[in-house]
Amino acid sequence: MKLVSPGEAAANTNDIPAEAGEEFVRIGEMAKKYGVTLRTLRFYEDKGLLNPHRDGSTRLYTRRDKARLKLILLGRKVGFSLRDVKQMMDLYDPTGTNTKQLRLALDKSEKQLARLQKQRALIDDAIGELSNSMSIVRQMLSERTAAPQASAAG
Amino acid sequence: MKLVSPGEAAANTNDIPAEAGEEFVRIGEMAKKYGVTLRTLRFYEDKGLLNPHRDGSTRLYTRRDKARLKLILLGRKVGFSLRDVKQMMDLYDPTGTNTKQLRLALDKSEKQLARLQKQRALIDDAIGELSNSMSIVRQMLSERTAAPQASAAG
DNA sequence: CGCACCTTTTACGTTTACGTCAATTCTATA
DNA sequence: TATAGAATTGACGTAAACGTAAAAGGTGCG
Repeated sequence: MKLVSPGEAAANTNDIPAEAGEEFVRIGEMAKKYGVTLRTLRFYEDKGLLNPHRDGSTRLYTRRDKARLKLILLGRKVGFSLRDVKQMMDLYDPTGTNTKQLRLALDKSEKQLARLQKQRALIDDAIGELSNSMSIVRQMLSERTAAPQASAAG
Repeated sequence: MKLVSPGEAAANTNDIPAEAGEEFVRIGEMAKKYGVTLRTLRFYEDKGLLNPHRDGSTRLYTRRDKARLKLILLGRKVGFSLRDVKQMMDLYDPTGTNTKQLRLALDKSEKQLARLQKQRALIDDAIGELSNSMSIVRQMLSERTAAPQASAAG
């Protein structure tokens, strides 16, 4: 079975559904396109986040899978766990208004935003403490290099 | 053997060295005083970060241990791994100027500071993206409650 | 004496998101 | 056809910092 021969992913017709411009890509290409590893894509599938088609045992990703992956990556970026992402995605219903999904997403987002802000506060705090300690250490070091001792140490 | 009977840790003489005002406390009190669990103290010891005396099998912490614990907690707060903390502590030599220790600490601190700043940048970024997504979702929701249809993830 | 409470050691469990083989199969190409 | 390059499933490994039993020993007190 022939697909998009690796390296020339443009202007071709597959023997898969020729109905629409259904671009099928295999896992390698998918991984490169989104900067993830094969392992990651399989892992996401294992966790129910992706559901690529199959040609025998070979995974075939469509642009729906790409859209989903984009969402996953966005979710990861903003700090959601994959579980959260899955929960939100699982609520998607192509035939409805997805109000529930959106509400859940918003709810989770608010909480996540709070977490992020708290984290930032912690980090700022840590930066402060660390800077403090550093200046103290520098002070101690300068005292050492300026005082009595004729040191030869490193 | 009698120590500081739990609950009254003041004005007492132990049958341990009565030479100096060596305050020995057991693990429970130590844990309470610093807001950590017993498990944590044992874990730190197991990792070579603490080295309390022993009365038989019972751990006895002195104020040196307290000082070390404070450092550990500070290290943790600013984001050092316990391994880092140990590395720095291991260089401590009560008979020298500890220049090497201070240099190492400063070096590690600089790197850690950089990491923290990078993290903060990532978090700021995440906050931005998340806020963005949230306003989009809000928009979609308001459209749903007012108009026919639209579509989200898939 | 006996209970309650503190302490001990040992050691497996937890969490998250994959990494890293390993053994095998499929496919494309020279 | 031989060989290199993808892909597959399976399954153990990793990192960090403890959590959580389990089983048992010490101790002051009423």
